[in-house]
Amino acid sequence: MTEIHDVRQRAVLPIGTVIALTELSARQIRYYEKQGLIQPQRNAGNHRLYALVDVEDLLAIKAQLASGLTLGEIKRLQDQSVPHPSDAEARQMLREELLNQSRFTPAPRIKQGF
Amino acid sequence: MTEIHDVRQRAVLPIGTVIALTELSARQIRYYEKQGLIQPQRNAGNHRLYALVDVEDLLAIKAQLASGLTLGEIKRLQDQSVPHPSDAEARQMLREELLNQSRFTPAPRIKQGF
DNA sequence: TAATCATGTCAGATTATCTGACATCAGTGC
DNA sequence: GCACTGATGTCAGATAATCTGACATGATTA
Repeated sequence: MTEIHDVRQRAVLPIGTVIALTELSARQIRYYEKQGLIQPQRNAGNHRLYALVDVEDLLAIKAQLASGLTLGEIKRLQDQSVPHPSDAEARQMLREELLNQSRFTPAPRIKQGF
Repeated sequence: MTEIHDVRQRAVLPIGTVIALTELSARQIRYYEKQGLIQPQRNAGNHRLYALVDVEDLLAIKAQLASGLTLGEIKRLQDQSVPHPSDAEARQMLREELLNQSRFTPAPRIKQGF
């Protein structure tokens, strides 16, 4: 299958849905985007479209904020745990990821979602 | 775990999202609702809100339509698989009715989609 | 041929989302 | 105390999404 279409990555949720799922306000969600913490897609009408992974990220951000971290700090943690990989590094990571998937059970998810 | 709150049951998806996920038109989705095949919720602004189970139902309906069934037949199958626990008699009548129909009308309802 | 089924499309009304601006309020540092 | 920053609220004007009801259509059925 050339289509590794993870539904979690598929941006189909408008902001109203994300508001319902995260209990964050539109203002908060857009502000976190402006601070570089999330990067939702846009549809043809310029409306934001979120994927489930974005919802999970937002719930994580919400928890980290509640624990006293600053948005700037949260972003630094993000950038650190997901560094910009070079092409070679990305390929290597993908290789290892695929190997892991065949041997281990699907990655445990602690977040709530669909 | 008193909260077996299956997120699949949670109605948070507007029709645009459902259109994207099912590749059905708004017209089709609303028509299936009018025929009693799905029962989405409404938000405060009277917009329809679907749960993931609704999306799955719609995909099933789409497949059954493509296989030649009528919306009426699909609905009867639904009602049969999720019967009202009270009247077993009605269920039996419906079962016979379906059997009769399948005997008298072979129903070669082939559609051309694209 | 007439009727039904499933779908398309359009118009007018209402709701949702967008951006940008100004306001507020709690900390932080001087 | 005062100014500054960070996070959020709110508002207004514009555009997009959704709603309902109606009319149209091709295919199938009686």
